[in-house]
Amino acid sequence: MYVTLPDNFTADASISVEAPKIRPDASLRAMRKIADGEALFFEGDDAAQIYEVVTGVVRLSRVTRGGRRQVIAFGFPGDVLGFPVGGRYHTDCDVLQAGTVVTYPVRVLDACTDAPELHRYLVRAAMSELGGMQDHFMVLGRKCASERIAAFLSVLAARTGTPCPEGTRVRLPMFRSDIADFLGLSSETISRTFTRLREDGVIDLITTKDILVRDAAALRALSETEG
Amino acid sequence: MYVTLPDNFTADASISVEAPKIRPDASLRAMRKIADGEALFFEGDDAAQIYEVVTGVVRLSRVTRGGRRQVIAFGFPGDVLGFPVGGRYHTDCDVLQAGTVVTYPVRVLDACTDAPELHRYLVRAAMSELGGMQDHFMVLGRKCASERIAAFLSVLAARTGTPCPEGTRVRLPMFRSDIADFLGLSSETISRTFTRLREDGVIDLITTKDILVRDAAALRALSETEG
DNA sequence: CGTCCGACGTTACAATCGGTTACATAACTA
DNA sequence: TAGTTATGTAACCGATTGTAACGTCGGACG
Repeated sequence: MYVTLPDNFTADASISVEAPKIRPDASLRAMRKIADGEALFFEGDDAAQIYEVVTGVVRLSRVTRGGRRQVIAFGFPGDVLGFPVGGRYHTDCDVLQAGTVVTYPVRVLDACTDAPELHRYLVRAAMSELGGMQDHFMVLGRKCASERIAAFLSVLAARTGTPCPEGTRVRLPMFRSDIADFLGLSSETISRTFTRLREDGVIDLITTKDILVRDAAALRALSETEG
Repeated sequence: MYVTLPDNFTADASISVEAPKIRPDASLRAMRKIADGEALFFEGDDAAQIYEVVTGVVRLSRVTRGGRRQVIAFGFPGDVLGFPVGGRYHTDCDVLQAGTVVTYPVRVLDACTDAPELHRYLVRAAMSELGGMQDHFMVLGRKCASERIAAFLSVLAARTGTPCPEGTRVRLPMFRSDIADFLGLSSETISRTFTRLREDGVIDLITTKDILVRDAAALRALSETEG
């Protein structure tokens, strides 16, 4: 998932016009548990399978020789990941929160003869991915630190939050440094900004990995400070 | 094209293992001229066609309400663009340099019955796009201004430059502001850094839109200032 | 053919945001 | 519980931006 503003998550929508919402279920699907900290694959590995997160959370990331890291995306339930580029995975993939994934053999994406419906489903998911990444470009290229963080929390609250009397409770299954590397910031800036949002009454920090969004509207406004 | 470092342009490579390099040529292909400044489509338009640049250069971009702009990619010959997200285009597309494009009806991507070979080709191009975008995340999130610009010129030189005795001649069909909005910088920073690279003998500015890369190795080194 | 005009590009300087560093505190893990 | 890793806080500093003035290029039009 690209935790970005427009939040147009459309993996279940049609590529073009009509929208067959059924999730195709072929014999090619294989369920699998994933453990906390486990590496599902590494950048450069032969891409044998495409993954769909069912429960739990994973992290897609890349590291440069110099050690700088970019978190490419977080995989939440419903997200499809591990698309092959030139036959290989293009990122590392690690489990942040244990759960289960469904795997599809990569040939389903390659050819549409075996399982046409499943093939369509994966192509649709890839298109959705493209759109999400384009949104995230705007975040990385043209938003300041507070906007990025507000946008991140805003989308996370909308997609994974659980409503409660005081607002929306959101679980952050990743480290501060993961958020930082996802948003192109330092972990200190994440801390600073979280504190600031708490002081302003927008959020509450229940534990380090559980926050309460008190004022979702303010959060959304902060993510679009521009006119 | 995502003008990024690893330059693993794989639109013509296979999704997974085997690589059928033939460019499928179906009756569904339609050739069309594009004029300088023309808008091929806008964000939100119904996506009827997918485009492949044959000659010329186009620009994909998005604009926020507040007027901030992000250039998503530049489309050079060989690049496929206009992938639908939820049935709609997700960026604006304008012509920077007149040329020709091939258009494919979007249903070719939707279904694989009409033209399986062409369908495969477009899916492959989409996967390549995903990879390029992931590379670009690293540029936007974790590289400083000089690194971004050096990486940009480095890749452009490798992909579109023409060798000459003194180095590699590169045409920049876009404005400084386009480069800025692509790399998440200000146009002044582009100017300043170009000047600096000229002073250091790495490049020459022949005209504002034609540069000569004198020291490609230095340029590449500058794009990876870290290990 | 030359001049004018407007858009684009360059340069210099001051303001600022976010990174860096350093250290304190909190949360895991063994 | 001790040790280690992650997070929070604060002061400082540097890279990049924003602003503003100037330069330059190319097309329009007299």
